[in-house]
Amino acid sequence: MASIRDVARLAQVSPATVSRVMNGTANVDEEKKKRVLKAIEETGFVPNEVARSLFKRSAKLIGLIMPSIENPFFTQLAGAIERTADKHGYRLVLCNTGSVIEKEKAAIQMLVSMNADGIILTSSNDEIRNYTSLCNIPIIVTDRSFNGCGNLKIVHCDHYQGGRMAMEHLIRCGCKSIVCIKGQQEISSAKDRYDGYKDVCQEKGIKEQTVDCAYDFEQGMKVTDELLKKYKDVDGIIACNDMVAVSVYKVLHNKGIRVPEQVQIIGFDDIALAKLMSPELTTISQPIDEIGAKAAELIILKGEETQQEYIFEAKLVERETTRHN
Amino acid sequence: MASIRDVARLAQVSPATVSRVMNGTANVDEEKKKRVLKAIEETGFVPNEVARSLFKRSAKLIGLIMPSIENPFFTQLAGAIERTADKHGYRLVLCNTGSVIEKEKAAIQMLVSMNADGIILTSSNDEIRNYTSLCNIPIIVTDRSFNGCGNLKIVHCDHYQGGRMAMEHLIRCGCKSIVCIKGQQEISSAKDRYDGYKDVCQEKGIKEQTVDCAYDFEQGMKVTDELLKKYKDVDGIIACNDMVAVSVYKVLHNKGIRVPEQVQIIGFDDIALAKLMSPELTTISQPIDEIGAKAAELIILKGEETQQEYIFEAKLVERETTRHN
DNA sequence: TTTTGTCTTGAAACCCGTTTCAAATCATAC
DNA sequence: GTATGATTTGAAACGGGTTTCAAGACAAAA
Repeated sequence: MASIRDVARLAQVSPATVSRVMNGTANVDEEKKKRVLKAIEETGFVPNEVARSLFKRSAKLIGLIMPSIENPFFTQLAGAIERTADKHGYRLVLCNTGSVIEKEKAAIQMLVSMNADGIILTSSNDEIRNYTSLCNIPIIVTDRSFNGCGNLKIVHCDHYQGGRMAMEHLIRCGCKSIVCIKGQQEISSAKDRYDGYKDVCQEKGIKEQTVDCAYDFEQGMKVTDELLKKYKDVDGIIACNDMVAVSVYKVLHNKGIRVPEQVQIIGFDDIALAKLMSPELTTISQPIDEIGAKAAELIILKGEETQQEYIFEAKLVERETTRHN
Repeated sequence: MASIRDVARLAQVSPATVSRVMNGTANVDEEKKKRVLKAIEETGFVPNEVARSLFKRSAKLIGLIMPSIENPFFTQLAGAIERTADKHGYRLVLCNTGSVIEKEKAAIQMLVSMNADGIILTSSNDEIRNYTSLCNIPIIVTDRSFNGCGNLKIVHCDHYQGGRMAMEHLIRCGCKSIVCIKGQQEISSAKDRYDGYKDVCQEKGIKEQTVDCAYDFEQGMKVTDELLKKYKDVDGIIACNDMVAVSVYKVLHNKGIRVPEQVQIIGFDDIALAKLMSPELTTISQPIDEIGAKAAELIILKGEETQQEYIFEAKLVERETTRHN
């Protein structure tokens, strides 16, 4: 690997001049510039990013901390972030934590020590606020609501409104007995969605019918079984997210219950899977691309944006698991 | 951010001694050790990985270059790699290329300049061999077969055998008119799978029935439409991968063709989606976790393993889109 | 011709953890 | 008490790109 000093020697200039040619940080005599360019060409010199990063205190790196990359929602979010990052010459460092708090903390420290320029994190961990003091780089929390503070900022979608929309849609579609599968209430998005559902119930004088569930496929199947026993006349199901909605469909399908004729289903998130399955899933869509892009931009653009919270609108996407009217 | 020199000053020792205490690279007087530990505690010192990496010429980083993280197969592969990497204290740097060769090359250069310890890449690009000379770190190619050479190694599964198994299974399940949806033949896995199918046809004196398709959902739907027109008596479909199998199912489902009663389907890969959909997809499973783990280990363990190619076995997973006998 | 100003350039310091090397310390052996 | 060996320790160099600072070069103004 050729170093800048090798190039300098070959071009008969100083390393400083080579640096200036590469970065265009100062005027360099045309003649010397040519020599440097030629020397770079000949040696195949590629500047060492580590050395650069050590001095600049920026590695052009964004840390991505999430429970698991294999959760389709996070995958899509990661994809959106990657596209935005790449556009600006930034790279992503992946850290899966399985929601283990210690791993989260360790990941943050590691990323700071790598001179990462910022961290995007999805966590339900209330301790997050303390992380802010732990480091001097921006931390963006996505998909969870919090009160922003310091260099901790929040980007997410309006889950409460989404919860209302889901409920209102099923009512519009003629459901008489709607059951809401609540997600874990420690996760703010799950809580907000449920709150939306609940408020619509109150406003319309509908009795709440709920069952608890994790954001997870296996759980979803088990809970659907229980749900069917508990609410025998159910004709509409609000799943806490698309993954659970898919498992709800599977159970209904296995039992020969027709969707949407006998039971209608609505999910949350609009992950790619929602369009893939047959029937296609009606769902409340989160603008995942916009959320990811905004989160990345908050780090990359380093603007003095004082706004601490960015909320995007949820959107109803009607497909085949609810009845058109 | 406290530096090692701050700690040294506070503990009244030299930076070298602090380094030795941290890394256990040499004996240090107990008394001084205590002082150092105390100073680290007090300052909240975390060693700067960038400086360490600059000297060590290793950043404990694995570069992951793939067309898109959003392709479920790659997502799962990335997950498997991440788990193995994390176990050994390595991080993953994500580079999506959209299969653009220039981006691939740029990503490799970037990763080398970041002092990455190795690169795992999924590419159909025949030029790869030249990359070997481009850098002195191991490059592991997964899911594509090649002839390994130098520090370029190959980890993949036996797609040819998988292709045979798919065909043989549909025959066993009683299909009389089997159509193979061929993937792009420039991609070695697609070619190998097709070759397996083809050879079984020849051995059994069956006439080949094929149609061409990319590894992609949209294409899959279009191609299935054509397939149904071209082969009106089709009763078994081998899809080039699970994603295409899902789209095949969707088209059949929309047309009211029952699966597996009228047409049986078999896919490839056994991505998570295969178990999620209803009916569950029969498929040829790749041991994604093992492939990912092996690829990561080849980089992390730095063994002088001379083996250039690692081939894993494919496995038939019978589910609901083929008929049990 | 001298002065003032502008531009180009390279030496050296910088970022910070690691390692080498030689000096210093201590203990054991003669 | 001196010689020999073993151990601990810190100063300094190292990795490699960037930036500062002051010197040198050159042009324009006086």
